[in-house]
Amino acid sequence: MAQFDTPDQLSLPNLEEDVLDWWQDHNIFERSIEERDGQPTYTFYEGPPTANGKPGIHHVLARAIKDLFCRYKTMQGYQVARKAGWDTHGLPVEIEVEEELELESRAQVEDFGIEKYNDACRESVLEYKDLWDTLTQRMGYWVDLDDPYVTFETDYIESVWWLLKQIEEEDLLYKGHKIQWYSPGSHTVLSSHEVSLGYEETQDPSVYIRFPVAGEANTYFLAWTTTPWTLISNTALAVGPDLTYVKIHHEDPHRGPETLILAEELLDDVVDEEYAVEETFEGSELIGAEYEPLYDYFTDRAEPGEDAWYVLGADIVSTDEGTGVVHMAPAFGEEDYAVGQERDLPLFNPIDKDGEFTDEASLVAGTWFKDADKIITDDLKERGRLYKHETYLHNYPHDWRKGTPLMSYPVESWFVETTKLKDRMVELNDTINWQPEAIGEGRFGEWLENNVDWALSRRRYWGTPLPVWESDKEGSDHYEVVGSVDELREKAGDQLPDDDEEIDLHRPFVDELTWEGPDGGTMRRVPDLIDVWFDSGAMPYAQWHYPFENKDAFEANFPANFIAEGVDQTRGWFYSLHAIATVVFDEVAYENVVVNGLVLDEDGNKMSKSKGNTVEPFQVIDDYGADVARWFMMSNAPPWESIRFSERGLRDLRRTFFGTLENVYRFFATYANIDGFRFQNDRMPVEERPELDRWIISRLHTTTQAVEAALEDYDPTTAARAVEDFVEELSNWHLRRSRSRFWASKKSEQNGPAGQGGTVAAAQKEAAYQTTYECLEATAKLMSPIAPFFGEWLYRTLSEVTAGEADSVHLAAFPEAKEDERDEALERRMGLARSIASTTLSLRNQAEINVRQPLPRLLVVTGTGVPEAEVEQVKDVILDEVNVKAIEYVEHSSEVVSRSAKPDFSRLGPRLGDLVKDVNQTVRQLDDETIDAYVETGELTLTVDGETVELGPDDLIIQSEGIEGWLVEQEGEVTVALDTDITPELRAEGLAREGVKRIQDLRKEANFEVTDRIVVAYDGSSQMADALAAHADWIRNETLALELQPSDEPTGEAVETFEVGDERLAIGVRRVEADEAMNA
RNA sequence: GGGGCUGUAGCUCAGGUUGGUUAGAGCGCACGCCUGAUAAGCGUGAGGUCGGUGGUUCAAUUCCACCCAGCCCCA
Repeated sequence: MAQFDTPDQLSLPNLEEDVLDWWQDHNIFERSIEERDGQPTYTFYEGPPTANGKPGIHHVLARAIKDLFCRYKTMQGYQVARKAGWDTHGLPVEIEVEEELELESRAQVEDFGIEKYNDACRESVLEYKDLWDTLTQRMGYWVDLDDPYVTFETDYIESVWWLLKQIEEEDLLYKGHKIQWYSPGSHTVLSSHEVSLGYEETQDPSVYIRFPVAGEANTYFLAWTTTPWTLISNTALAVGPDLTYVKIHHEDPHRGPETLILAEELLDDVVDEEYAVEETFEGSELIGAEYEPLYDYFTDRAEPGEDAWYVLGADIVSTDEGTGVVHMAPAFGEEDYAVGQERDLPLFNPIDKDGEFTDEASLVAGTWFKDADKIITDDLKERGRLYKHETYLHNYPHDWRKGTPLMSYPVESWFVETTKLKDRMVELNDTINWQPEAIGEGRFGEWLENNVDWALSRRRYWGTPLPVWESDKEGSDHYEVVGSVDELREKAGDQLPDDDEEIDLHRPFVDELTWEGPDGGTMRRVPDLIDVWFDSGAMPYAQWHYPFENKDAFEANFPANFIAEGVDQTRGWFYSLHAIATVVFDEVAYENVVVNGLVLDEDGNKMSKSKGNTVEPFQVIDDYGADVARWFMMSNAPPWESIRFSERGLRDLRRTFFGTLENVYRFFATYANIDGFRFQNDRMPVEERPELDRWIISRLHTTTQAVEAALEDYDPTTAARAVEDFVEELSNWHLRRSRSRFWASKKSEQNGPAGQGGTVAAAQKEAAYQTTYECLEATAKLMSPIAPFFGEWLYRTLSEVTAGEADSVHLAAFPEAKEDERDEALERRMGLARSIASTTLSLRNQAEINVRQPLPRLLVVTGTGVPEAEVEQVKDVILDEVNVKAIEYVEHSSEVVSRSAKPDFSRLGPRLGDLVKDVNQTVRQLDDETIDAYVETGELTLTVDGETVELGPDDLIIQSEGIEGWLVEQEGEVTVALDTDITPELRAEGLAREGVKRIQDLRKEANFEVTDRIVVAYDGSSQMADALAAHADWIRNETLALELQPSDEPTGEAVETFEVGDERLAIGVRRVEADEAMNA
């Protein structure tokens, strides 16, 4: 006969390995997709990782989220295809390769050869692919690793090119300038990532400069800057149109009287001497004013006062620091450049690629730009233009390799004009369900609101080449965007290999393709690569090689129902997916997105290799199992908050949740095997089952409903916690309270009812098995999206014996919350029962009477929250739990109940105002009689502070506190009193229970099987002996004893003499062989 | 420097949208109970100026302002 497996303490890592093998052998993952053919699809997009680094524990977090929703939706009947992907381009790859090859500059890379360099990148990028695949499989992340999309493959690049072509056709692709951080030290533009590596605290000059107002003698605009080297290129001054400015007269210690113009608010910060305000006006009045250029190097290029060297109004001007008059050099600052573009200011750039001034600026010609600070400052001082010179400590970016300062510099770049579609992107974003909501509205929403055009160009080597060819004809601005390999073939003809398979769309091959332009020039590719984020944002289309292939697959899987990545992707993947989908398809790319936070170490610090506090994912899985890690990361805190990863947390979880569930199963299996339960009978109607069973079934459906609601809301934490609570209730209340039903032996069933915990009817027992089985099976399903291994093990271990519905839990249907098996009133009153029981146990504790000693009765104070009728229905459970014979009730308003009163502040506060404090004082001191009267009439008149206060019904809250002459305990609304009067009969019963406990101890000591029959001999002091004799039948039944005989000298396989209080008891137990038992 | 998130018991977290005078849970700890789940189970207890300061209010952990700390993103 099939038996439930009863393993020793489970090793979860081993169990998981077994499950993995079984999945593999039976193609469960494949089947979970194939068997859903024809069902509605649920689309998930895998954000591609870069496999040139090792996976960390945070990847387990992200992947646990992805996996769980895919598994959940599969169980709901959807078909969920999951294509893996690899992000293979970009700077991290190049940096790694440069380190390996010891290349330090662009020049060195180019000398080395782009082709060889890119070959090295191509190899490096999948260096750890196997490690990633291993982790993916071992942690139970189901994704199709055999057919991933790879961003460097020709098909993928072709789809990306197609997208760019669409953008061009919508007239949204253009060439412009982007201010980028340029490192003159290494002659290269740095990416934002590299820039952020190089911020250093730097001491820079802080200078205040006089700009002479044209046509007004001895009058100056006072401007401030921390980069004097940019003053050569000064093009304009900016003021805040709404700010208040003043014209002051003062006496300069060195130069004598003069007039200065600056923002009023900053006056006292800037001007140290005494001054007199001559005029006050708004910034807008200054707009258009002309001033004399500081240097005349560029005066031949622009007309002062018209093209340049005038005052303009700009919102960027603030009064946080400086003077409220901002020196503008559009060549050297992002904000300056933006304003310059708007106003059509000229660009004065006298610095060459090496960071040195050109001959254009004779004063500093040949000088390194930073070294020019001092020369220029000295020059201006000499010429009387320097008002004040201080130093300023701030963060300034440096070249992360060389340590030399960066300068921001306008670089030619190709853009997607996303600003044109900003409103549409915002609108579409509003339809996306963000978890947590705050990121969609906040970080992402604001980012969209402040959208700037997407600068695609990257001056790098390893990436998708920008498919733009420009005519090299002087003065021509003709360009062509190539949107497919065919188109390229059409244009470049036989420069391409005949075989499509041999085409590589990377540099340097594409750089060599040229053709004749319509204007007679030669079409040459621009040297740029595109931003790698465009690569990954193109995956909904490029993973299918859309539109060249797989149109159906694409259409069935766009947009995604669900994606999940880390919060760092806000401006990365989340944006690139959204922008491309909006621009090209006027759609969202994803409907639901779960954002996960960081994984911090135990102390809340960021994990980093240098700190040595990283957690090795394989180690965690080997030690605790993937399920424990997954469950921990889902249940401990919402995954979008930073999670503290602690081994202790894992250990606790293994012991509490998984350990408890394991124990419930083992208990169930032990007795089910003894009784041969295999769920062969029909399912018992729930309404025919005992109260306790109906309760846990109701809790199961409530839990199922809660789990489903939480998962539908993409909130795995609430779901996990609901399952945890259910398992706690299943174990610590349902199963514990059901134990007697399980161990009632078959034989004794025929003996009819005996004492407490004795025999029960067969139907009751069947109900216990069915109920526990159903709960375990449902738990296996409910937990399996998060803990796929344990869920599978539990499900299969159960269903192997009972021939369950599906081969695997992951092929089964997610449980359904059955409304008709829920009973809220029952759940409420069982809560009441637990509360009364725990309060009573607390009383026993105080009275120092152990639970084995039966007590005559307990008294429950009834009231609104504690209705007698409800308690009465759960009376048996309570009495059995606390070992008390009877329950009685006393009305909350009864005279024997003493009470206290407190004001209902929410009612009285608004009415009485300040007086409420004094009323509180008075009310809390009211005696029982006054409270009784109030309870009776609902009225009370107080005199407080000389004022008369009338109180009506509900103005006071009355609480029961005690019952005269009883031991009383209170817990919330529940008040319980315990009668501790032990009659001789109760005493005898208590002793009999003591006897049973000792016999059971001996059974155990002697290693008898749970089902073994025994013979007991005993010798006890008089009261003890009388008690055992009086309860002999019951004792025999409880201990499976065929005989229970007094003996002067008890013998057997286990013999011991016990002291029980004042009593003495010697016992011997002997096992009865099976045939002997049959005859008995 | 700008923006954001977080701050509640030793630890991990609820709660707080609607302010109400006794702020909860689990783990850990201590004590006890139970003993046919036993390297399990149950109960009780200790433990908190709800990050700080100020404001609004009869009343603030909750609302407002400022500050501090940790982290993230951006510059």
